[in-house]
Amino acid sequence: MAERDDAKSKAKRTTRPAKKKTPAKKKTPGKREKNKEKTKARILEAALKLFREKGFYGTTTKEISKKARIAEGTLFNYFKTKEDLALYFFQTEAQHCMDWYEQDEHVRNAPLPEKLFAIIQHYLDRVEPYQEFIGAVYLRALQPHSKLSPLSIEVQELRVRELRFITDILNDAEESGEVPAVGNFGPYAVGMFFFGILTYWLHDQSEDKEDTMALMDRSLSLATHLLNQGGWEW
Amino acid sequence: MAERDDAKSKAKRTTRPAKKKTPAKKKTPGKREKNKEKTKARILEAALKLFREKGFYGTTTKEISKKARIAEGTLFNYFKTKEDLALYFFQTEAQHCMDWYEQDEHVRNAPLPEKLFAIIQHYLDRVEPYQEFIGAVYLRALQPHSKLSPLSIEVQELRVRELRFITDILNDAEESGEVPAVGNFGPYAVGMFFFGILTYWLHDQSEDKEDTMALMDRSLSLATHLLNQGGWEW
DNA sequence: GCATAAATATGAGTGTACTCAACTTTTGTG
DNA sequence: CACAAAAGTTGAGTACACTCATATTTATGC
Repeated sequence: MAERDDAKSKAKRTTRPAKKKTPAKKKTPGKREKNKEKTKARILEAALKLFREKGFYGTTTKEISKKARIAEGTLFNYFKTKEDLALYFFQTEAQHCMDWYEQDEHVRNAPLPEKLFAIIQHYLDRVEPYQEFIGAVYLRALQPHSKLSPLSIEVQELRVRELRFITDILNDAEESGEVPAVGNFGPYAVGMFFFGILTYWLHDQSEDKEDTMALMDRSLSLATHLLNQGGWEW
Repeated sequence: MAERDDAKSKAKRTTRPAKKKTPAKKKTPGKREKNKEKTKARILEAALKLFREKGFYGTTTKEISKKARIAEGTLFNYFKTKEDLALYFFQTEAQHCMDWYEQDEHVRNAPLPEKLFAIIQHYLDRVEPYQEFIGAVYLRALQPHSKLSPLSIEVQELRVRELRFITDILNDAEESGEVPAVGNFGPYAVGMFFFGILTYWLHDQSEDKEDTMALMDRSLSLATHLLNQGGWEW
């Protein structure tokens, strides 16, 4: 660290000896912020590599810190817990998945069941390397909110974002007349369905997880069929 | 148990006085077994009390051991992990719930949706004191089976028992013509539904969890309605 | 009874996620 | 530039779930 800082300040002095600082007080991505970003990136890189090599439970926070060239305590300035660190990967994958949907014309114009199938499959594909510790992260969504063991803000934000994503998709389907108005429980039901598929997928030993795909296909067919027949008038 | 064996050997001796002991080597619930039972009971009693007082995460295994008047190591001869200890309570409650169903004539003769409603509500009522650590236990069902982090046999057994319970109920409904044949996914779907309700219930802040009850009612109405309309022919 | 084996209990020891008081670096101000 | 305050880093320390070699208790055979 000392070396790097010396180098930097020297360079600055050489290139701009006269002018002071031009503080540009609005947005100064100063040394601090930049270093933080870099450190965070280093941590995530180290963690990812180690998780891949030795698994989530086989990797210690000490190892991660060492590989990221920081003190162990620093790790916990960036991530409240080891699980929080793991959560990051799921946030990223979820975001990727949403972005992918927004940009894939073909999927976006498909009928609702195919759309859902494609989205979930895509997500499962992306999340596949993290199977081992998916439980450690999803557990947090199970734990009730309480003062003693507060559910981290990030988890809640992620859930909200996912829920909005689903809501938008259902609204689209509703507007295009594909599906009757499904009310407030609609997104919740879809989320639940997704969760169910996820647990099935976790235990699925079949080649290429084809059992999960079959289940998903059947479930979506059923849902479509029933919606067409009965709608939500009940 | 001891009494029964005593009675047995005595009877035997009366009929065959000559022979020495006929140790009845098969089932001798000696001092050992008795002590084990008592110790286990003491552990569970201590754990329950402490969990109620200070919560699952606020209680240490040291405290439990102390209160149960055993060494800390002994605790782990009886329960592989702290979570396993917690699991015991859910096994017990699940069993109570199944027994209750078997013996409640009224519920057993009710139509399927009411039946499911009653069972789930009953279970939630019983499990209410363990809300705090319900996640710590149910997580295990989420974790995929692997050599490195083996899912304890008990969890699997519990799941199997629950699944059979559900299957039986569905079969009854099917036989009485209440519901069309639902195939193999039926029990799985019900289990999933139950899990969904459970997560909703965990986060439900409404008075007396009435929101959960409403959701359950609506969901079951919907399912009934759709089954009557569309059946499972799809 | 006694000797030996088997089962169980014990608690000091271990590994690891996480904390915290002291230290270092950066930023803002006159 | 000097200084102070704020932000960030550090690693020894802590708490706690869990292990394991040793000691104790119970069962078995003679």
